[in-house]
Amino acid sequence: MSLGVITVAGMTLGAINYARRVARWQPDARGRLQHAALTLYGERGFDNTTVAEIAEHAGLTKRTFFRYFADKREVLFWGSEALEELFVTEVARTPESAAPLDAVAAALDAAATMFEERRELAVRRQQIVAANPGLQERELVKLASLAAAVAEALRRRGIGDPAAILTAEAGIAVFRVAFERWVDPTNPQPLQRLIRESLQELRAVTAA
Amino acid sequence: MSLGVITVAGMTLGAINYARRVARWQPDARGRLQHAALTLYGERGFDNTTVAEIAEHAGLTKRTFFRYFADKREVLFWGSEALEELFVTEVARTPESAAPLDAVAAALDAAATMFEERRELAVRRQQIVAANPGLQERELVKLASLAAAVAEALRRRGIGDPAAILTAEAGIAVFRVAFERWVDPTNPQPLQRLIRESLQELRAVTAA
DNA sequence: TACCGTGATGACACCAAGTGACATAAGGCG
DNA sequence: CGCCTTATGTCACTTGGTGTCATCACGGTA
Repeated sequence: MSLGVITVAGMTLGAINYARRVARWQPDARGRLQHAALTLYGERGFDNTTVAEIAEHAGLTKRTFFRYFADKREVLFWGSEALEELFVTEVARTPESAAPLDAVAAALDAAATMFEERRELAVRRQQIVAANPGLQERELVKLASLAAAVAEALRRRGIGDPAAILTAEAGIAVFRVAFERWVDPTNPQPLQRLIRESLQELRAVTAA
Repeated sequence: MSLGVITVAGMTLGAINYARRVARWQPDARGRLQHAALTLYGERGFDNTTVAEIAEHAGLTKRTFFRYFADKREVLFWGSEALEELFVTEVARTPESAAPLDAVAAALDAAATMFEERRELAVRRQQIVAANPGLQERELVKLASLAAAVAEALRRRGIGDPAAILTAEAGIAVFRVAFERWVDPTNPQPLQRLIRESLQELRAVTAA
């Protein structure tokens, strides 16, 4: 039921900026914090890890942690805006003639390949999130935000308001269902295939 | 985007138990806490209200608050199991011959009348929740839980697994969209009508 | 009547998340 | 050289949340 990998942790985008500078501090503080958090959450669990410990592992202080991440959970979800962007651009890219749900389907396809490239990390994070209700809570927020962004992208295509939200929301539901099956180790199918199956299932179920 | 009234605050179920006893303490501690919380959250906002203050207003202590509610947010959502039950029984009640989405539609109809009877409270709570991201977060959890319960009810009707989840999730999305329009004061239409419209919209959008 | 168990509450200490205010140090730049 | 900027550290503080023990009135029982 939990997604767990909506973000692109470990991309350490910040490092690019630092690269050309002389290292006044150890570079990529954000990435180090993410890495430490992922490790510690995985080892002892989310609840049994304090922010102070994460910061210490990264050679920083608690205060600095909270300068990079709004709270203890956010460190696992940083980067989810990138996924949102992917969805939005992909929806915008599909030809005007395509039906709204088909535009969303195209975005889902694109997202699938993105996740497929990082399966390792995705599964690892999923396990952490699945083990903690608080993290699942945060994940729902991210998915809701994603759905809202997709709805907005559909509106820019001229789709009316109830339709835009419903299409986006249904699309995200399809993604969730497919993702859940994808991370199940007993079910080694490509995400793209699972998404297409789920989408078909949705169409069948809503057919009058 | 936020529901805000998934629960039935103020029902003070506990009072029934106390009624026949001699009042050793003021009766209905839970109800008093809920009332105080709703008032204070409404007056000064969720963040500017401490649990100690709520408890004090109810003539109790912080410690007792946390005996009744798992956390500061939960006080606004206590009773959501009742809604879950309504959905589940309603889905189970519809004739076997009905399509899965129609069973969910029946449940939505039942929920609509339930909310219609408490519009006042519903809107008040919605405003509080809408004003605070943390509360919206919790609401998403409740909706996810609701969707999971509906999916389970559908499975008990013999619906397969991807279909059950997708139907439930789509149904809840319909409910959310309709509810959002219902609490909008510029749009004074009965909830049931809005739900039916949204459902039709969903069908149109997913039609191949 | 004296005693005991029980259940809701209070008192208190404690931990950890999160914030605000200020200090520090090193680099860039005029 | 000195100033400004920027990332970090220090410290104190609030508050959500929990563990533990005390209290106290009732109801039952001997």
